[in-house]
Parts: sequence; structure tokens; C-alpha cells
Amino acid sequence: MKRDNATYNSAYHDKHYDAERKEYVYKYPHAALTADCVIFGFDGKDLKILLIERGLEPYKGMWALPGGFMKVADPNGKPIDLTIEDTARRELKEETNLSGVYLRQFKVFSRYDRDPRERVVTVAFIALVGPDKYRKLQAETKADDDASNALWWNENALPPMAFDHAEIVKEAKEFLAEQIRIKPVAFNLLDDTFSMTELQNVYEAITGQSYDRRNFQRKAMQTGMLEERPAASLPSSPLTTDNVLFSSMPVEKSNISPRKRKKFFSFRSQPPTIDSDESEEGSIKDIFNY
Amino acid sequence: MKRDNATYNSAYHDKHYDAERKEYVYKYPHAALTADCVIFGFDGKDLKILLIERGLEPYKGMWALPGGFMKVADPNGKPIDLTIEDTARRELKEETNLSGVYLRQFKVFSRYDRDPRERVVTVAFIALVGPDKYRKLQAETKADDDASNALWWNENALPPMAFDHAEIVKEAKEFLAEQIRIKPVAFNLLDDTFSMTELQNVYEAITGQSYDRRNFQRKAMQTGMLEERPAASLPSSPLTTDNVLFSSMPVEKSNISPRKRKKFFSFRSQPPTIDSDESEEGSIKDIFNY
DNA sequence: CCAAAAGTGTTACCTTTACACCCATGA
DNA sequence: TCATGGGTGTAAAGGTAACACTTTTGG
Repeated sequence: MKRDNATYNSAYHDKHYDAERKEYVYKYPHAALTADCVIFGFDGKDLKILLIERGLEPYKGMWALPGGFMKVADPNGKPIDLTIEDTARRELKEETNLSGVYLRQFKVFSRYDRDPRERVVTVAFIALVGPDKYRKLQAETKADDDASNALWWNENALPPMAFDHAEIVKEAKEFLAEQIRIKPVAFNLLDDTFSMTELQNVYEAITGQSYDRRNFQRKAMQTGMLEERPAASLPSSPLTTDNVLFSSMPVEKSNISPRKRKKFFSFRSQPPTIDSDESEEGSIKDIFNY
Repeated sequence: MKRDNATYNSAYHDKHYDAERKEYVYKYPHAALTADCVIFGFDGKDLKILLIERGLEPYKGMWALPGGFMKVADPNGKPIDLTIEDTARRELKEETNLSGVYLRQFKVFSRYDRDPRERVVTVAFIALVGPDKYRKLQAETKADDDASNALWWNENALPPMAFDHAEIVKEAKEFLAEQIRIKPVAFNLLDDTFSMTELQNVYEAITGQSYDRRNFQRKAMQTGMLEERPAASLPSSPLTTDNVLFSSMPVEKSNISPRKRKKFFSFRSQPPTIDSDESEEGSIKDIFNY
């Protein structure tokens, strides 16, 4: 059992900044670090993934995930204190103008030959975008007609992709399918206010299963995480779009409607918690799942 | 919407190997990449975590997770094709002499100041070790009496740790607790043959809950993942240890024992699959869990 | 011999599933 | 008016939780 990495460990950090030539010199080679985002968008019915057309070699003209390098120092060599999450957030903003969206790292991809230029290790993220922002982004990229190089693709009909991005997308979908079973992440694919059908569509799109409408609704309400939104409090969305199948923010008809109307809900992050005491013994419902 | 990272992207890869000075020169600074392992060991009753006492600054004398740098090229500058997983596996072997154990990355830690020497980003892994290897390792480190710097710690009584390793361990425990609910990872904390009590102890240690013995057993068998191991086929373990509370490999008393005896099981990775047809409609049992 | 572990089954309760009809809305 | 979406309840089946006594094992 040799536990002595002394030489390697100490020497590894031999490095300096050559201020004159503006270069960084290391005793040992370093891989480059990037953040790549698999952005899932929900239009009310289907799941989409946002891809960007590459304008540069390698893989010029192919589609790729938004992403970029983690910056460790500014042009003067001064260190920058941004994490890999910050990097992902920055790329989202720069490449797609998205901000305030759910963002979560899920896996590191480090195959030796995944980038032909140099050794590049990437931290892959998923981002989740609701119908509002989905349509807003779609409208923006459409307006940007000369070089509209960002596009929402149906998650089941993706184009050939650069680097190992097809593999990253595949794993992102698996990760999302796993997460939605055990955590309330679906709400990040919805607007503040949404219909039960939209919620169900999210689940069906991600899991690939279909559910009984009534049972789904009952189960969803039983979680205590949903709050029925009074019709009067529906925010009116001035946004007009072209081909919207499921409007999540219906225009209110001067809020008089004595008849039945579609119900809307919002997500209540913490359940009413009227629970009384905690028992010592836990449920074994989930044991050996999957 | 500015999607043009052209300059940055192309310039980022300016780099070369100065063969004469044996140095690596980059136009942009690169972070160092490491793999750190949270090794969970199960002694038949409790969960332990393996830590290593640092022999070098920084944090000399403190306890830390086994881990090390991803090597990107050999001393002659020739590229090495090892992934971050390979790096974790290598460190496990070098620092603890463990091999063939369950290993899985779970999160990247990239805080700016997590290493005082240079910018270091780490990919954190969990490793799972069953009682056999647990005891073997404990014996080895005990024999190594002059500088035994590797130790199993009770997961609930850990010493102060170097770097941000306390945070990494905390998240590793959360990750493991999440995983065990949805995937059959518990078997990686057990030997090939184990008792039902051991299996239950794993679940109780990780989830922090207690279960009814009979219900647990029935549920476990219903999964179809367990195979009862005939007493005759019990492998005899020549390993002798000092203070073993739950021997997972009982010494056979010349395999004659007309009376009842403790049952043992092994993990059957794929259930008998005598299932007939798949229905279109899926279960909604798991919706909104957590 | 004693203490602690481990084998075993049944019942009540709760959750899940399957299923049909009517009304509202918009084309 | 016709097609589609969406609101609503009940009963049967299946799964979970609670529970006690006896035998075995090891000290």
C-alpha cells in the first residue's frame, strides 16, 4: 500500500503567470474545464431541447449544446472566483439570454478524445424552462433572422451533434426522468400558473408513460404541493405568440363567467405541514425501487 | 443576444509544450482537476468512512478524503487517455489498495478558494465497500503500524477535515441516501453472501429509519432480486479478524446441522423476469415523491 | 441457562387502479 | 352542432403496516 504521493502532489502546483508574454506556465499539463447545458423547454405539450449551430471549427455547422469555458483569471492574470455553476449560468445568459432558470449539474464527461483541440473535461448541466420563457426565446431567435443559430428541437428528433453532445443529451434525459420521479422538479418546466393537463403532459413527456387523468389529478393534489389559483388572480399575459397549442396563461374575459371554467394551479414549495408527530419507524415503500 | 464567443473560443486553445523546460504553456489559465473519493465501508452493523491523514501541507496532520490529480500527460508530454473515473480508480488502488469496488461520481466542487495552492476543481465520487474488504483493509492499516495514516471513521463521528471535504462527505451521504431509495446499490456494501439482518442494517444506517423486520424481509424477497443461498454452498472464509460483530461468512460447522440455521442470501442482478406483457399505462406511485 | 437474534403469518387499513358521464368551449 | 377538453366519484384489488410467539445461537 503506497500512500505517498508527496513528490507528485507538491510538484503539481509548480506554476506561474508570465506577465510579459501573458501566458500561464505549468509544470504539469492541465485539462480545460467547460460547462455544457442541456436546456429542456416545455411548450405546454412537448419537451424540447435547445441547440446552437456552431459557427467555428471543429464541427462547424453542426449543432451543439450551449456551453463554454470556465474562466479562472481575467486578462491581467487576476483570479476570478466563479464556480462551474456560475460558468453555466453565464453561458446560458450569453448564448440564450436565459436567466433565473433551474440549473443543476448532473455528470462530468472526461473522455480523452472528446475535443480534438485539447484535453477538455466538461461538467454537464440540465436547465429547465417553462412555456413563457420557451416562447419568448423562440420569438427572439426567430426575429434574429440573419444568423438565427439557436433552435428548439423536439427531444425525440435531434440533429447530429458536435463532440460527444449526443451522449450528454441521452444521459441528461435519463437524469431528468430519474429526478422527476423523486423530486418536484416538474414545476421548473412550467410557469407560475399552470393547468393540471400541462403538469400531466410534463410527466408523460419525461417518463414516456401515460396516466389516467383523474388518478393523476387526485394524486397530485394529495401531495399538498399544489395550490388552486383563484381565477381572479390569474396574471394576464400580454405576450402574443403564433402557434401556441396550450396557452398556460389564458386571457381573462373580463373575469365574469358564471359557468365552469378551467382550473389553474401554482406550486407551493412547502406543504401545509399540519402533520403532527414523527414516528420512529419509516416507510419501506421505496425499498429496492428501480 | 450575443452568441459570438469566437475570439475566446479559438484563442482559448493556444497552448504548447515547452519540451526543453518541460513545461506546459497556456494562453489562458487552467484549473487543476482532481478526483476525491468518499469511501463508505460496512462492517455488518454500521457505516464507516475511510479517511487519510495528510502528511503534507496544506492541512498537514488533518484528515482528508483519498484523491488525486487527473494526469493528462506522462513525463515526456505524451497524452494519457485516462478519464476522471480512471483517476478515482487509480487513487483508490494507490491510497487504499482497494479495487473492484463500486465507484460513482456524484458532484463537482469548484469553489474558488477550496485549495490554497492553486485553483483546483474536484469531481467527487462515492465508493462502496462490503464487510470482507472492510475488514481486510482495517487489518492492513493496523499492521502498517509505524505510519498508519488510513482509518475507518464512524460516519457520525468524523474528525475535522481538510479543504472542503466535510461538505463533500455531507453531500455524499445525502446522495447515497437518495440512491438507495431508488436503486439496488445496497448490495455493493455487502459481500456476495449476506444475511437479511445485514441488508436491513445497511438500509437503516443509510436512511436513518428503522423497519419492521418481517415487513422488510417480505418486501425484500418480493423484489425478486434476492436469491436464497443454500447452506451447503456457503463459501468458507479463512479470514480471521478480531472484533467482528456480525460475521457475514459464518464458519461452517462441518455442514451438518439438522436444526434450523440462519439463512443467507445473494444478489440476483436481473429478476426472474417471468413478466408477461407491458401495459401502456404506467404507475403513478412515485409522482411528487420526496 | 439465559439473553439476544432470527424464523414465521394474519389482519386491518390505506393506496392504487380502473372506469363513465356530463358540461364547457371553440371551431 | 360536433369534437375535444376537462370536471368529478366509486368500487375492487393490491400493497403496506402493525403485531407475538417460538426456536436457535452463542456466551
